[in-house]
Amino acid sequence: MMSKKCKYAIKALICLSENYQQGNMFTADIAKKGNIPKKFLEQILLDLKHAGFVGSHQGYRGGYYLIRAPKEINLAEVYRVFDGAIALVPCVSVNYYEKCEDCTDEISCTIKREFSKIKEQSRLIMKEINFKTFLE
Amino acid sequence: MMSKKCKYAIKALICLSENYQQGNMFTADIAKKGNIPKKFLEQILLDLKHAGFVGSHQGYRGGYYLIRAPKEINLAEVYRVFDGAIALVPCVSVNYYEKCEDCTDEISCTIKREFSKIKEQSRLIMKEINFKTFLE
DNA sequence: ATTAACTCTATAAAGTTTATAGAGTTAATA
DNA sequence: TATTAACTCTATAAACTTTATAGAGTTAAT
Repeated sequence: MMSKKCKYAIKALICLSENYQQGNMFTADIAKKGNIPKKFLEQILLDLKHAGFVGSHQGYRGGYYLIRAPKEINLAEVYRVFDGAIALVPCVSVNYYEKCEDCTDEISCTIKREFSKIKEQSRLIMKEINFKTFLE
Repeated sequence: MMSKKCKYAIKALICLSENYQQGNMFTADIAKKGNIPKKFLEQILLDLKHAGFVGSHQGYRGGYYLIRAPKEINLAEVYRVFDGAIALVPCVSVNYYEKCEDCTDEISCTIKREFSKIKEQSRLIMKEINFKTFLE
């Protein structure tokens, strides 16, 4: 399962995609539209900013706006920011590789072999889905 | 990411698959071979028993054995026992359906639509992987 | 100067995962 | 039939993660 945080982030990005190149949006409005706790959303939008998906204007009538075109943002990269690896086991992750604690021989591990296939499939399909997709 | 519990279960099932139709195995031996905390493994094997994957003999020289043929046990069903839904959002799960708390209109939800595709792909690939696969 | 927005860090509350403990039951066998 | 070595079951501890809230600060328009 995906975390709520990640789902909220996706919803926020959909909002901002709908408003792409039409100025900024207030956190309060995104929160209301997406049914997301406002203070929690603030953190999430900040994360999205630090990850380079959105920009912000501060001060009176400030707000958030999408930097990249909706079509150029895919689900895989958003997922990784909030929920980390797409892989089901750390040893097959490219971006978040870690040796499994219980592993004694990674080379001959058939779990690694099979879960590597799963990861590759998941990665491909999540990469195909972009934020223009969500608007259609 | 998959839980350790689920990974331990898979490792235990691989052990038992290797020993299929050759009598039972002791928890202690599976624990040693798989590098799994023994007491934790006891719980897991019990879960596998209740789920119908393994059987047990009690008492002196008792132990666990695989009931179904390795080829007839697929990854999707094992995953569901320990980590629940394969789906990334509850609203697209067949076996663990739940309405998303933040959802206002499930019919027109494009997140639901896209994540339904992801789930279907994941389900298919995890269903294809069985425990004979792991032995090869 | 005021207002209304974003920024940042801390922390509380709840939930989940991982693991351990221990008392019980069962059945082989000496 | 006493002993032993295995599984059975429930409780709970410890660690970690997720979800959410709080509040003080900064910024910029008016």
